[in-house]
Amino acid sequence: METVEKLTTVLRNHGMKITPQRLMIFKVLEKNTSHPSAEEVYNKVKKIYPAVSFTTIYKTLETLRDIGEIKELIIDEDRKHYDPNIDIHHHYICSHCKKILDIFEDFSPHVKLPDSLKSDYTVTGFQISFQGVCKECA
Amino acid sequence: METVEKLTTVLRNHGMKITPQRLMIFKVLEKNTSHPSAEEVYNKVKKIYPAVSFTTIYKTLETLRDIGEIKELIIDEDRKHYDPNIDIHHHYICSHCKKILDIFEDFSPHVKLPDSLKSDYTVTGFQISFQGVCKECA
DNA sequence: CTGTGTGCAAAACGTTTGCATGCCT
DNA sequence: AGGCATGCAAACGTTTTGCACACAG
Repeated sequence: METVEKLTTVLRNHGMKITPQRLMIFKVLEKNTSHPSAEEVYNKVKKIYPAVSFTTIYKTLETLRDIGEIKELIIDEDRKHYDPNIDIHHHYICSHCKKILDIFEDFSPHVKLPDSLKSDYTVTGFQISFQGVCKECA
Repeated sequence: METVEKLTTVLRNHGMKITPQRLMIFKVLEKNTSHPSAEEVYNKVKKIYPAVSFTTIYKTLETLRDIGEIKELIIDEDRKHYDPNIDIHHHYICSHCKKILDIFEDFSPHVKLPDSLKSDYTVTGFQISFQGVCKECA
């Protein structure tokens, strides 16, 4: 996902309406590499569109996830995080401050199911979560 | 974690009390490869110790996690799952039935942080989650 | 006897839903 | 005009907490 214009196209292609809320949420998400939670998205959107509701944030994130424009990260035990970068990549989460870093390395040549499972279990993808302590927390 | 005797030792080493509830919870968990949720643990413990409360399940799971006897899996978006196998391994989750399979393969020779991050970010471990559809659901 | 563990009920938390209103197309 | 989107409040499911009592050490 690149620009607000792209969202306009994407929403139109899905027969969905272009609303200021959706555009503002998209604006907050695009090029955002901080993997925000719904609440963080809400707070950021509120600054540029104060009338927005939490419900709309949740529904819009769900919509964007369903049409494949963002990815829901199950990496923090406390809440869901959202990633506008839908290219395959992995993550590093600091055990201390919970900050999430992107890891852009292609592990697919080496990360496969063992042969014993390969024939019975399809793999649509995999996700690696590195744990550690970041340099700021160390 | 192997036997109830081991739990007795472990709890004693941590200055914790050995209670029938803890032993029953441990009995349900040990050698359990189904990655149960707290509710599933509760239901299973209830069969052999009907007086147990949900609170005790949660508190005991938290305790066992804190002393490192079980691992909390953040893999299902809906609830936490618990794994008594604390040896390094990975998981496969069926997108359809949410069943979790163990993957015992050592990917550590190939899965490392990129050099650019290596010096600043310590890695205490990593966890791979394969997604796909299991043979029962296919 | 002391203090940790238990269990109930209630709270807390993130998230979802029902429904009336609003607004994009 | 029609129908999807919004926003409020209430519901939801999971997990946590306060507190009184029980019981392991």
